[in-house]
Amino acid sequence: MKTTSSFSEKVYAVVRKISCGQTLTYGEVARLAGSPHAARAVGTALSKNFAADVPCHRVLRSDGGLGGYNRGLKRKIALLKSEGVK
DNA sequence: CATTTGACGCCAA
DNA sequence: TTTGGCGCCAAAT
Repeated sequence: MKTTSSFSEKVYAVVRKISCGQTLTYGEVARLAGSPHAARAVGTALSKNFAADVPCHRVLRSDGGLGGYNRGLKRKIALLKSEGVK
């Protein structure tokens, strides 16, 4: 159990629940995290996240864009492609 | 404590 | 349909 109530921790928990090949948008993650209007905060939190436990590469933009990745966009694209997500 | 920045999202023109 | 501007939240400086 975690006693951390930080918003970023909630975001990590949600993203960690994403199944292989499953992709969510920042807005969806924000909503699941408890703040439906904090899409921006989700990106801010993930940008500081370097935990491999959090498949942040499965979080895309509502526009269908990839957004960004703290390991390099190329890495994100490769991972999504490997999981069957285009 | 106040201000700026940032992996976003939606509405208007 | 595409581009621009405004609003949202959290973390960093």
